[in-house]
Amino acid sequence: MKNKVSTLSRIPFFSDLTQDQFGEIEKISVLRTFDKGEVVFFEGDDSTGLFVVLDGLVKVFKFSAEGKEQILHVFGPGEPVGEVSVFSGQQFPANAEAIAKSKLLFVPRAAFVDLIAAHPPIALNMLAVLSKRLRQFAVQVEHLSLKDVPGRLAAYLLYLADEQGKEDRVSLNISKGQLASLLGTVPETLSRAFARMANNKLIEVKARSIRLLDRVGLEELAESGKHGE
Amino acid sequence: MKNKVSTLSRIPFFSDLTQDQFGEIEKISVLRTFDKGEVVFFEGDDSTGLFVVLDGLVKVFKFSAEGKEQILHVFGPGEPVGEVSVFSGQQFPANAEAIAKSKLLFVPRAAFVDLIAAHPPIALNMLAVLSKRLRQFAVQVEHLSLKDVPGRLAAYLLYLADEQGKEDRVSLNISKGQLASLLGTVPETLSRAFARMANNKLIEVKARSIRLLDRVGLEELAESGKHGE
DNA sequence: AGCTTTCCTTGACTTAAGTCAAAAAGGGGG
DNA sequence: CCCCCTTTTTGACTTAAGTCAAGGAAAGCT
Repeated sequence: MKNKVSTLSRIPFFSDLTQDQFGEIEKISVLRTFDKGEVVFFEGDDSTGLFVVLDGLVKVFKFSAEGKEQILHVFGPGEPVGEVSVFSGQQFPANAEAIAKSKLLFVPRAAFVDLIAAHPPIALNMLAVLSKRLRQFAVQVEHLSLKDVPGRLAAYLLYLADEQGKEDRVSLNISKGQLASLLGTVPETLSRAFARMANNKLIEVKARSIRLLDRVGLEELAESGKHGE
Repeated sequence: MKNKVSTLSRIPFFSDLTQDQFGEIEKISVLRTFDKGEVVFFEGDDSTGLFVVLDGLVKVFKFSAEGKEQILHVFGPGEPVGEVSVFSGQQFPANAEAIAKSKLLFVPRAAFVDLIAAHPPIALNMLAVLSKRLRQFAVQVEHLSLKDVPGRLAAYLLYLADEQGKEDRVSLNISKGQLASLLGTVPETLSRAFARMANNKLIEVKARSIRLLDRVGLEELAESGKHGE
């Protein structure tokens, strides 16, 4: 892996490390690849370390007793996965699976803890990462509890537009079925929500590419709660 | 405040600090008291630091456009509140309000960050705290999405029993209305869930004191998803 | 290209849980 | 101990969103 270090330096989470520190991480970490559909870890597995996505996409999710899936988060390049069980408990609190062919860097637990203990800036970076994730969870709880499915979808599309820096065109990086699971619903309901929003001229859907026709309308939909004004 | 240090030493989060470090925290922190119903901070307020609950109860919550409330967490003695915006962003992501007369320790942001940067063990403690909270959020998302109200209630009662170390008797520390908001429902629905569980001889409710009559039945209810087996 | 599999959509039906409204408990303070 | 105020419960009704089932559209393989 000749350019693992240069890859590392592009990961925001490791961004302000010195050359030496990159070397340390490189020494203690292992590159692993996962095919689409391959499990990275199961809920309840003992955690031996964390992963950093170098390439690809990984979903973290829970199952209900009946087999319905709720995606907690989809992680892309540069994001750490499974770090929670490095710092508390030792079992993974959810399942993780690659949803595209992915390259992940595996960093063993003890070595990572040592690294953090020795380098306060890394600790602060990690605190920032966890804090950001807590914010995202707070939003997810808020949306599940206080917004209806169309509202959650509108909010997600606006979030994507922001994320992708596009004004009026976004492209989904996951299938609609997976999006349904991320938004806490089922494909049928999501499909109907898309259809209704298209009817109301809020959006135009072409497969995974969506044109936002009426930002204001979308914002209203996203703001409104379970029983729209 | 003569015994602030001794209070601090009983806070798990600060538990393995040295005497000197307690002194440092004491120097940089301020004691504040809040009456029941008083706001600690609003969502969107600029964060100037974090709070640690010494005494009382604080709820952290979001509002929907229509005014429905979703409680994200209820914090009791020993728990830090508002730490997320210390490490990422600078605005509070949710509202906080005392739901009982409370004593909170306010720790200014910059001083706390310095403290953490200087003392890796504190950083690791903080990482553990945030990780634990992430786990709790993951559970909350899972429950909101995958369990019905009776299931969420049963899971909560079992969690409380565990928390309180009692086998078959738990006492609610918040009102049923607040519990409804914590479980992502409304008082009417929660009340009906309690009534049905009592009818089915799973529990016996006397105001805020609840006797668990059938642990196995409760566990089944808590495990089952939105459409019981 | 053609075949197969997976993904997405649509229709008809069911139901958990919300709303509104009003009555019944419960809990301090005077 | 009684009154006021908040909390909780119950009843009747409505609806968002789930289920089941079937058809269509894409996507991947050889």
